Amino acid sequence: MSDLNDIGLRIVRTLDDALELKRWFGERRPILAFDTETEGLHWWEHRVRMVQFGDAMSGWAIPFDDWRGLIIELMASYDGPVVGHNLRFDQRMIKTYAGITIEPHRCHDTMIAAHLIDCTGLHGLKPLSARLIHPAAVYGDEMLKKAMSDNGWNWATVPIDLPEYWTYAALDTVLTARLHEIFQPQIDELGLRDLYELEMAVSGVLARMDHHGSLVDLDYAQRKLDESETYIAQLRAYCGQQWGVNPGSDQQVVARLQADGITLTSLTQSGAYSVDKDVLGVVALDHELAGRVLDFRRVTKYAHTYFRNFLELNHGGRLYAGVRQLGARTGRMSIEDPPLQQLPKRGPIVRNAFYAAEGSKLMTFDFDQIEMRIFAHFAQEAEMLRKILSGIDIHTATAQGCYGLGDAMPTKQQRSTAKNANFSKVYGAGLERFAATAGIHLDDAKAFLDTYEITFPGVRAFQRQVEGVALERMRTTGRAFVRAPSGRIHYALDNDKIYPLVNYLIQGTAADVFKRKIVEMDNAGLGDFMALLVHDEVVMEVPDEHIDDVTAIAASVMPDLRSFSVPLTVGAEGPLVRWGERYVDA
DNA sequence: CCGAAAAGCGCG
DNA sequence: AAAGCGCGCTTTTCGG
Repeated sequence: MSDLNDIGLRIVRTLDDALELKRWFGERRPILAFDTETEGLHWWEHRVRMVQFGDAMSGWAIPFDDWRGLIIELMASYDGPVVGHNLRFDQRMIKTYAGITIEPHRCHDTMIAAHLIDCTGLHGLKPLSARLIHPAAVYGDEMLKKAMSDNGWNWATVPIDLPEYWTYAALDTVLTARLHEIFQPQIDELGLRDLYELEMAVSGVLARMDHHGSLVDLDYAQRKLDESETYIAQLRAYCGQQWGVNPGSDQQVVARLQADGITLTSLTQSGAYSVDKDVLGVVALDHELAGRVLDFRRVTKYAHTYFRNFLELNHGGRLYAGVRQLGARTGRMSIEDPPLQQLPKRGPIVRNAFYAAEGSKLMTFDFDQIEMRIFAHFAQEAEMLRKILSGIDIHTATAQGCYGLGDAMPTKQQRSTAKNANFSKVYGAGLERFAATAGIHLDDAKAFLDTYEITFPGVRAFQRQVEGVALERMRTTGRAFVRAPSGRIHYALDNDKIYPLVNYLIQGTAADVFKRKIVEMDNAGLGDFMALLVHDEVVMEVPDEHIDDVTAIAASVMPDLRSFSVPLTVGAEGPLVRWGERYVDA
C-alpha cells in the first residue's frame, strides 16, 4: 500500500496561491482528477461551494465563489482526460453553476470501473480507498463528520476555511487519481475495456438527460392526493369502528382475522402470518376487512409513494429523478426520488400525471419480450427460436410445444401456465413456487415441468452449463461467477447458491443491449428527446415537427436484429399528450 | 428521537 | 433435488 504522507494538499486563498495553481495545472500528468463540494445533492437548489483538482500526489481545493473565473479559465485551457468518482454528479453541478461542459470522450469514472470489476463490493470513494490505497484514507472523512456534528454544520454551512473540510475535499481528487491508476490496468486484464467504454458513453448520455426531466401536472397530482387522503381517512375510521383495527398494521389485521375465525396458513420469511395481496384476495370472500385493507394499501401507495412525492420533489413542474447508472448488480439502471421505473400501469391514474410540453408529444419505444428472447437464445431452443422468428408470441410458442398443439392456438389457461413456467425458468424458481404463481396443483405443475424439460431440453442444458462454469470458476478462483457476452462479470452473492446466475445473465444481457442502444440512439441524434429509461423502454418528449423523424430513426436504430439467434424487436407508442393514455382503466 | 428490520407493493 | 431475479419507497414495530 502506498503512503499518504507525501501528498501535497492546498487551498487557494491568495493571488499567489492562484498563480501556483496555474503553474501546477500546466504540468503534464496522465489524467486530471476532478471533484466538487456542494451544498447538497440537487443541482437545481444546491450550489457549488468548492472545486477540486488533483493527481496522484497533489490536491487543490478552490473556493468556488471567490475563484469562479479562474476555474472556468483553467478548465477551458484543458482538453485532456478527466477522472471523477461518480463524475456525472460533478458534471451536472459545474455545468449548472459555471456553464462548463466536459466532453464525454475524455471522461473517466472510478465508481463505474469499481462496479465493473466487482459489482458486489462497496463503491464509495472512501471504502474503496481504505481497501486499495491506505486505511488512513477514511480518517479525514471521520474527522470532518465529527467536526460537522459537533458544531451543527451541514454541507451548506460547514466553513470553507475549516481544514477538516478543504483537506478532505482536496484529498478526494488524489484518492480518485490513484484508484484510476489501479483500476485501468484491471479493466484491460479482465477484458472489460469495451464494456467500460460503453458505460462511459452511457454516462455521457445520462449527463445530458439529467437536465431534461419529466413534466408533471402539479394540479392533477394535488387533486389526486387530496382525493386519496380523504378516502384513506375514511378507511381508517371505518376499520377502527368496525374491527378496532389500523388497516396499515398487518399485526392487527392478522389478529382480528384470526379472532373472527379466519384460518391463515401462508407465512412470511420470518415466520409471521402473511397477509399479502394474494392471501387477502382469498380472505376477502369471507371477511370484509380483507378487501378494505387491500383498498387502503393501494390508495396509500398511490398517494404517498407517487403523488405526494411528485409534489415534493418537482422543480418548476419537472421531476429530475436520480438515475443510478449501475443501480442494480446485474448492470441495470435504477431510478430514485421518485421511483419512476415503478409507476403503476394497471390503470392510467398515476402515469397521467406525466405529460408533454406544449407543442411536443410523448413517444415510447420498448423491446418486445427482450428477456424471454435472450433466454431462448441462451438455451438455443430450435423450435422455440423458429416460432419466435415466425412472429409467434414466446409464451404461446411454449404452450404449443408443451401441450402438443402444433400451430393451433392454446387456451388462455394453457398460455398462462406456459408463461409462468418460462418465468420460473428465467428466475430460477422451484416446483412449488411455480405451482403457486401459476395457480395450479402441485401434481399438474410437476407434470407440466416434466413435459417442458423434454420439449425444451436446451433450457436444462443452459442451466447446467451456467452451473458448470460457475462451479469451475469457484474451484479455480474461489468465487462462483459467469460472464455475459458483453464481458460483464456476474458474481453469485453466495458461493453455495448459484442458480440466480441464470437470471443475472439474462437480466444483465438485456441491460447491456438496452444501454448500447441508448448510446446508438444518442449518436443518431435522439439524446436530447430522452426523458426516461425504464429497463427496456425509452420515453421521449418530442416536438411535434420531429415526431415522424424520431419515430423512423428509433425504429431503425433501436432494434437489434443480428446479435442473437432471434431479432430483438421494438414496439412504439404515441404520440401521446399524457403518458397514461395507452393504459386502460383497471 | 433515530435507525434498522420486516412486510408489503409498485415496476421490468 | 431445489431455488422466483433485480430494484425503491412507506409504514409499522422495536431496540438503543
